[in-house]
Amino acid sequence: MTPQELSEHLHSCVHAAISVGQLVLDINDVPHVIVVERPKNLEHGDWATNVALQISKKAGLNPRQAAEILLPYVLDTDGIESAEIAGPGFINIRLSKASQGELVLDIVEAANSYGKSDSLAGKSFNMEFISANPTGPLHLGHSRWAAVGDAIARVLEAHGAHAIREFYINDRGVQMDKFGASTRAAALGQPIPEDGYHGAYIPVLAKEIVANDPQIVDLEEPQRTIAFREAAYELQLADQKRVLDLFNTHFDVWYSERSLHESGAVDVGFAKLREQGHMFEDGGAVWLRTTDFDDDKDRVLVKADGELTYFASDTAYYVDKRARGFDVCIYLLGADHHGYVNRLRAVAACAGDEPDDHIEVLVGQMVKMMKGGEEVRLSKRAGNLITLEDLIDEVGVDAARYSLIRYPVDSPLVLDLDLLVQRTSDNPVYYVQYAHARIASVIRNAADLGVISADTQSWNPADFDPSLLADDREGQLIGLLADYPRVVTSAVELREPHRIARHLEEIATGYHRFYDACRVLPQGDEPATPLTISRLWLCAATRQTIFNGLELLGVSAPERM
RNA sequence: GCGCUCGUAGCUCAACGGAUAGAGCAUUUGACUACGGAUCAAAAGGUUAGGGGUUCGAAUCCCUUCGAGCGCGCCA
Repeated sequence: MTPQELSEHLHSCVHAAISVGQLVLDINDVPHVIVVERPKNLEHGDWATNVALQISKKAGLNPRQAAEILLPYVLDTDGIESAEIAGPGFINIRLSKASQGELVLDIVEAANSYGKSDSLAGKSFNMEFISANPTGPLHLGHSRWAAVGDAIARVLEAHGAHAIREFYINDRGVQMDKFGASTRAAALGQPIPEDGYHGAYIPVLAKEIVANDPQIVDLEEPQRTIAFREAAYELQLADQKRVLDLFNTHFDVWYSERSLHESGAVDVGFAKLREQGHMFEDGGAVWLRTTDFDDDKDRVLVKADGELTYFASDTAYYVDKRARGFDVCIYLLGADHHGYVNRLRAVAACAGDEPDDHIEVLVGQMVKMMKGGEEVRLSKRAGNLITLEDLIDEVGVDAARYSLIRYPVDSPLVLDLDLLVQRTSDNPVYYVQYAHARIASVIRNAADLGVISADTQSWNPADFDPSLLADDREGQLIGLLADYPRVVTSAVELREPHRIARHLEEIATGYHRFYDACRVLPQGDEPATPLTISRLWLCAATRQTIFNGLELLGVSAPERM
């Protein structure tokens, strides 16, 4: 019995108690999904439910009384070995070995689809993240969303959603001109303008631009600066793409802000807003009345001099995304942009949408990097910036992605580079990957011994006897595997993939403990036994679950390390 | 000044309103002639920043004080 089946069964228990009048309760007051969780304290059983606590008030009972009424129904179930009331009114449930062990077969059979669902089938998400200026390398500040944004998209897809990863290129405006002027100055051996870009990458770019097109230096101004700007833009954007590919984050759409203007999307967006009646003129400028929807001030779309603001692009871009058919637009912003949350939601409202349904703005806090006990400062305009590529070079893609994903994004994060490079349990990615590689090794060895085939899909389920998996650690490991789909679901709903990473760490611990206490393969000349085979099934199910989880994080699951 | 986010073990961090607030690191102590020791077992470490409130139950929700980061442009 899976926890999902148990949850559904509990629902029917409540209904049964209502139908015979033991519980006086409106059916609508029964929670739609009854929570079934692993108790923190494993002595409490395999699963626990708080359903009695949840319905007691509506039923006019205290929680323990409600639990007393439900208990006989719970006990009278195939596969449930025991159940008892504990604490304020929890019902703790212990499954029979056979019932619990069925899950192992389910996982091996489900293979790559274990933990997936179609709960979001037919729903379409636009995930916009990073969206850096193409005026420099991606740095540490971008890296958190590069990892987490991609993981959220993977998790949405695992639940059947259509999720597009979109990078908005801020290729319009004065910062591009400063970028062009900076590379031109570097190429001509002139001092870089005070308000330009001073990173060490500028002279490198300048050299490459001139190498590609030696005549560029002979152009007249202002054509020369423009030519530098465009050449630098092209090179820098290509570099950002290259590094993100390296990082295993692949964008489906690279959307240029310029193209938004060239395609007429801005006009379309303005027409939409005008139609909704939230645009007005004041002081020669055109405004959007975002204060109608919780913004703290109205925003200018067109300046008095006729120039469009950045905000104008933002609004048009939102309208354009919705016109492209996305049900939900998710924005992943850095903490320095948290002031945008209300205005973006107001944009959606001004466009006639319901912000709670069509737009989600997630804010990620800063990442700090420590090395040798000191903070490594990063500044886009200074020479010593830590780039995403530096991070990859330093610790590798897997460790970098995993370390950025395993923490919720709403707290500032401090990473210690010295620890990240260590291949110890201090670095949880290796702990999880090691468990995977270790299992792969056991199954390889089993195949070498002729105990079983290396292809788990060809194993005969009839050889698996769950009642043999009687050790506590085996039961705990199975419970952790059973809980995995629920964890993925919560990661999807809350947009918090770190939950998966944390659960994989628990599974890895569960496996190492099992491995330490329960010998899998026969020793010496001993023959393989039914227990050997049953434990190999458990190994295979564990390997599959870890593999699936790591895939959702974009981290590799090595067979060997 | 206003707003947003945050404050949990020495450090880095968990905990969807649930049971005795948990991991890792660091510290101390154990376990290999066995399938990968990149492992396992154990000890110690807490007034969840302070104070009120809400309820069967609060680190979590509300109010307040203190502290930290960030943001408040007809810039992009």
